[in-house]
Amino acid sequence: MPEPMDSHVDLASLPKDERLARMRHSAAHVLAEAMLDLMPDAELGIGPPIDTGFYYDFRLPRSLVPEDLEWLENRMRESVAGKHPYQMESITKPEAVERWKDQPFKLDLLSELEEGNVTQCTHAGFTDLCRGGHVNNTGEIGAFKLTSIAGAYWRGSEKNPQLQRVYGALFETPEELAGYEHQLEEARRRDHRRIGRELEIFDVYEEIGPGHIVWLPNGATIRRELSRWIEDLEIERGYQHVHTPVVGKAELYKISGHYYHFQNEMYPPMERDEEEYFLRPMNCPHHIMIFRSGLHSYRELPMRIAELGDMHRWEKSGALTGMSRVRIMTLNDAHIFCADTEMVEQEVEGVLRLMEEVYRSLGLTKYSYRLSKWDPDDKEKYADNPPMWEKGEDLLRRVLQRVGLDFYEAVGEAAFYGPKIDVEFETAAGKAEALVTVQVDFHLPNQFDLEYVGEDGERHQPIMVHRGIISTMERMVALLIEEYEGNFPLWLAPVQAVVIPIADRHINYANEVAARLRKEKLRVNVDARNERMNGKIRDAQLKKVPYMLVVGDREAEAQAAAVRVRGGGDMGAKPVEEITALLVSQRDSKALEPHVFPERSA
RNA sequence: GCCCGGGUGGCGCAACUGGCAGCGCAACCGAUUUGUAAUCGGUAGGUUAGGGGUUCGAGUCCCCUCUCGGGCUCCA
Repeated sequence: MPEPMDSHVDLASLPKDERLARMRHSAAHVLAEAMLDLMPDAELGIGPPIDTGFYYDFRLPRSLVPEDLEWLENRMRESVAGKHPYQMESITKPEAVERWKDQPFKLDLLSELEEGNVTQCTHAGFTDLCRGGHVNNTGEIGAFKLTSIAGAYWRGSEKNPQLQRVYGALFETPEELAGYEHQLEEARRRDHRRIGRELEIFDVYEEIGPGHIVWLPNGATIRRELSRWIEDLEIERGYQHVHTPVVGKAELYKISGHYYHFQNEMYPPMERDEEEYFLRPMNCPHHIMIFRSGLHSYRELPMRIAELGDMHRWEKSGALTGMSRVRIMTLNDAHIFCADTEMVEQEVEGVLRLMEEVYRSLGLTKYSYRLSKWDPDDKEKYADNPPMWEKGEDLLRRVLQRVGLDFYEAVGEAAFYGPKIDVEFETAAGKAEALVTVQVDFHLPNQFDLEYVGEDGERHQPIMVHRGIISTMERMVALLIEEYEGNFPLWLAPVQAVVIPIADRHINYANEVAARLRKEKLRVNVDARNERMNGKIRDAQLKKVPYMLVVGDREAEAQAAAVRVRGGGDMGAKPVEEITALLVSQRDSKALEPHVFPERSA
């Protein structure tokens, strides 16, 4: 039964989300109206609301240029000023097919609709095929701004034609729109690519190649601390760390299946002595070889094989982004060989608990768990083995519930060999990025004919769990840079303190203070440059060094240093012993200090 | 990979319609010896990402390549 076609909507009575969605969707109509004015031959795609506004996809006779956005925006404002009402009407499907015969994408949409009536919406003489959900007239669409032009495939598939997408930001009030723009600016300020350069954490060189990042000394220090920490945590929990080569023969990947399913994401093969070698795209096959090299008893299980393993993936050039999307990366990887599903549940539980502990230590809070399931309709990507998938998915769901974690489920997100739990973190730009996965795998043990001897003396096939905790070093450090805004907690800070002599005659004492701190393995520099104290403080502040230790005549006399905390003021002189003890305790407790989260400290 | 937009000393930027490549910071040298976010003066540094073309003349216009950014697709 069709909705009343011209009912007035009381916007104020709607929940804000609903109201915004209506405004944004209505604005997309106005954009399409403007576009038809600019290019009457434009073919219309779709124009939905999104989190921060709206977009509309078009196939156009020519490429849009930035000046077009300005023109379109002005044209939209005219329509807004006209306060044109939105009017819905219901027509039969055959009528619709006739009405939209010149709009191939609309016909494509119609072809998927059930028989019966469809609705369309008209304002200011512009009609769009539409399910509904508008404001009353164009005067009510709120504060908006066209933001960018992008390419987008029709219905999200690379196989379909690419359309031109125009994005707009839209909020209820100009103040909220300004707030959003301010937020974008804030995100740019936190961007790991910007801070990574300023703090000399990483770099890329054209001669080394895109996606091949170089960890500079500061970045290498952060990475070393993280690596040691996570390895220790894993060793405490019964993981055995190994080192395996980054190359494998084609044979290995033929067995694993990567040769057939994954080759376009691998670096091309290297040929020598009539053999094909590959840079490995993942570590699992190497770890499996270790397990397979001997006959194992059920008493040895679970066997947890771990490695900070280097992997190589030929990511599409357009996908590369700073440190967070690279071609060569180091994964905090482990493969746990389990006797049965019961053991898998226990192990996955242990993994989830370790994750919670690690993220708490790092101060990370903006993440969520996703149960990633297969898509029974995608026969190309997934083995057609419904019982295997269901078994794995049920198991992961049970563990998530038992550990008491919030999670959501997503179809078609599984790996080709098994379902997984993904942990998605929110980046500075507000996007969800999967950093970590836990996967249950019945497939590879089968491919490699893995077995162990059970309590009954018979041979059984183990089940594998693939898991990461802190993701790739690259992605985790990118995330931490953005989270902390470069203000690393003391234990991770590349330089933990800088000693600042007030005049040249204090340099000897400054070196003495530094030496005393270094005895405790603290990372300390002395700023002996011929600069004023103020300038040195400013530089240390900009380099986000946690502690500045100013030394002059008074301090040298008292065997002390005047302590200044990053982001804070002068805390007065303290004995060097006291300062050492403070820093050591802060470091060893991995305290989120000083001022790791600037916005959370007044 | 695809669509759009960029690439100018180490970094951030400037150079109107084609007409002498400039500024700030950093670096280096000198002076200064400083008490909690920038001391003063000087010097050096660029084949304007690379290649080709148009032109009397190209950072600027055209073509190709590389690379970066925003999207799409993909993904840790």
